[in-house]
Amino acid sequence: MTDWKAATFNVNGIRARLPLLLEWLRESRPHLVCLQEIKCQDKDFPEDAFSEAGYHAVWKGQKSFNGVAVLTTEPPDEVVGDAGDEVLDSEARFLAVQTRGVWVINTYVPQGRSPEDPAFSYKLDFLKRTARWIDSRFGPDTPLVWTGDINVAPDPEDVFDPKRLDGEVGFHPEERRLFKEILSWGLVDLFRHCHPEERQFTFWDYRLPRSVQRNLGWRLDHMLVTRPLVRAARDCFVDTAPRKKPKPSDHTPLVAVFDLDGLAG
DNA sequence: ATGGTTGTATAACAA
Repeated sequence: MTDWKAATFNVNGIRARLPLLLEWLRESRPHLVCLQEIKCQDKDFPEDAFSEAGYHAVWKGQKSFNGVAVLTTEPPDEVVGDAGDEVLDSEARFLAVQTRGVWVINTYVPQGRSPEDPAFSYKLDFLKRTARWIDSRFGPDTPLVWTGDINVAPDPEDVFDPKRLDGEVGFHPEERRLFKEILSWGLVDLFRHCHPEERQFTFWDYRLPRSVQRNLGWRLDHMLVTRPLVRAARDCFVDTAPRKKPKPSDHTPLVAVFDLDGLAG
């Protein structure tokens, strides 16, 4: 039995979140963590803090906004920081690694601002091009997880008020349709697969008063996995504890545990 | 009401 614990966490600023993140790593000890919104330039990434905590890190940052990183307990076998796509590489939102025979694609998908804004087309394009990037290199039988802040709540049970939020970015019919079209290639929404009925969010807006206590959230962070990893999955759950601590991110980690024995390498 | 808070940055912008 070879357990492999993988997580995704939009930290909303790696420097502001460092104490909370290090505490969470000590307590949860995931083998891999995909981070989004590190919000720092490459030279400012706190690599030493992670190596002291027992993690190898790869990262892609930019000034002020966006930025992604992957922490692993052992160095990844391959790292792809440049997707070779003008949209995927236009901002620091895409970083892929291969480790333990699994390809991990970590994305911070653009939020979209509003359905009329060019940023929304950019979001849809980003989703399509990530799917195309995956399709051009891998098949549905490749052990693969597309994870990160995908910024789409796929179904009504994935937002706190589906009637009120219908048509807003993150819960717009066009992106929900695209999300499902992308899954039809051969990806499974692992949290929903493991918990078909559970109403569980991964993001609660800072701007809504007492949003955590009132559970005014969205399920925007995902693990989209191919068949081999569906079979290998033991569980997928949201760890809400970090969102309830002082100085939290507006997101909280999504965690998956796999048994990699017997996985086709 | 088109609000609210937070991070990066040090004035706004993005979410």
